Amino acid sequence: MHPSPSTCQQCAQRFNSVFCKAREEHVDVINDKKVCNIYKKGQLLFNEGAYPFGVFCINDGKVKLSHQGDDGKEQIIRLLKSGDVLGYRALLSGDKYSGSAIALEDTQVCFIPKDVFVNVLKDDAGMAFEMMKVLSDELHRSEIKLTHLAQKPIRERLAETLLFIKETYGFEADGITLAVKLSREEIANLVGTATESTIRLLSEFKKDGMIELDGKKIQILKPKQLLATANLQD
Amino acid sequence: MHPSPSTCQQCAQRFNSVFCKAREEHVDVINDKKVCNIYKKGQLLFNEGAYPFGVFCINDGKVKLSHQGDDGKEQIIRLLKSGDVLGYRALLSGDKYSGSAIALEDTQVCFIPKDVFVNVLKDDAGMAFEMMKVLSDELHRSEIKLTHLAQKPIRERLAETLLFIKETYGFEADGITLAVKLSREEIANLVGTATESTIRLLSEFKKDGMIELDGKKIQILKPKQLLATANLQD
DNA sequence: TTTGAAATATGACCTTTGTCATTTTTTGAT
DNA sequence: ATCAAAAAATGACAAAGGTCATATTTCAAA
Repeated sequence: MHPSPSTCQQCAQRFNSVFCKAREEHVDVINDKKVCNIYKKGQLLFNEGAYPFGVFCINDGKVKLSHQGDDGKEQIIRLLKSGDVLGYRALLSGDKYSGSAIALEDTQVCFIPKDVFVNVLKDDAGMAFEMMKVLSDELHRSEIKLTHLAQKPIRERLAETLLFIKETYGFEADGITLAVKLSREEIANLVGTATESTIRLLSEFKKDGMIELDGKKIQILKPKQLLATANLQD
Repeated sequence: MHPSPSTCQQCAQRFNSVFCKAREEHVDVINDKKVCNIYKKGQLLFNEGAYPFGVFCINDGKVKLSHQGDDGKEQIIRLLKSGDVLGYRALLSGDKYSGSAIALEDTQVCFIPKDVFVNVLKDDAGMAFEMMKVLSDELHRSEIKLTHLAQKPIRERLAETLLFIKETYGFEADGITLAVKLSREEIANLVGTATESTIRLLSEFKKDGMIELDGKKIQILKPKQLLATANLQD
């Protein structure tokens, strides 16, 4: 993990986030009021059911956002990376958190208090539009995933999920190993299926030579074949 | 259908929509530039793949918003009613429409050109927040639906869908008949299942005395039992 | 009113996927 | 390095749900 940035002004993620369009004066205000923290792997940033009192801005690390299904089964809703903001949905709806956020690895996070965030949004139309764009993009992703969940077999959805993980976190230095470690159960909870089905299909993908498995490390050997397996139109 | 309102200022839906917080001057601008139209049942408001040049505001009527799955199967994403705004997702993302909007009955719709809508959003923080709230609420609904789609059996999802239709469109004057006519196929595309499964389960619900079926009319006889069948935690 | 197409309904069957049991492997703590 | 616990892997089986074929009904146009 990189060293903590001294200020928001110099933050490596600044122009890579919802704050990219924020005016300088507003970045100064946020910098004054933010609080930075490191969350260890597995630690909770916030818990389903709690009320938000601000938003989280990921400086460096990886976080999963998941819902608890009615029978207690986890459904992973989003994967967050450096530059992503977290916790805005509940805050803007005036709701409790509908999901829990957990660090997937040691992660450096800045917390911006609710009133600071809201006031900047109120004063800064550029940032408000950026926020609306983030929300719209999320909504889009969610609706596409919903359609695929309703209509596509698990094999296609697993292939799609592996590609999605690649899009989100990219590869290690070797250029083929997914740069995140997820358990089979977590992958299953991302795909929306049973853990055993995920394990079986990953083995098949391996047998087909599309991927290589080494513990939690997953290597994408044939991205094109994987894309074909995902059977995506768009 | 009620008569067309002469102005946005007097529109019955004004305080029931995203414009509820808009300042008077902005409502005047919108009123000046809006164009109203009636869409007959089955008519397309916009089509997947096209670029948006404004947003639609439903004055009176009902509209479905659906995605085309990769194999051409429809997935209904949202049901819209009077007061709802439509087409903002693609506009705010700067995307093409990712879904098609079709009138479920003769529907009166006002069209607000893109630049007018965007300028009002830019000038009016109250409305911008309201827009963010609408987006956040939609995102919430979509993520919950995603979780249910991944984890709940069709029987529960169908019950939930019937209750959702009730929440959205309410009942006819008799207080028990759902105030919208949807084909079995449309209900299936809302639930995310095969038409035959939907037909079978509706028959079961009828046999169990929870609902009554008369062509496309559906009566909710035992709402509590239906709620129990939906097995919702929250 | 007739009539043909579309929608609804129903049965038979099969595929997909989930569940449970068991073994093997990995991992982290001592 | 060892050991216990967790995770992964695999097989057998069951259940859910989809598909296909075929009535039956509804509905709108002639």
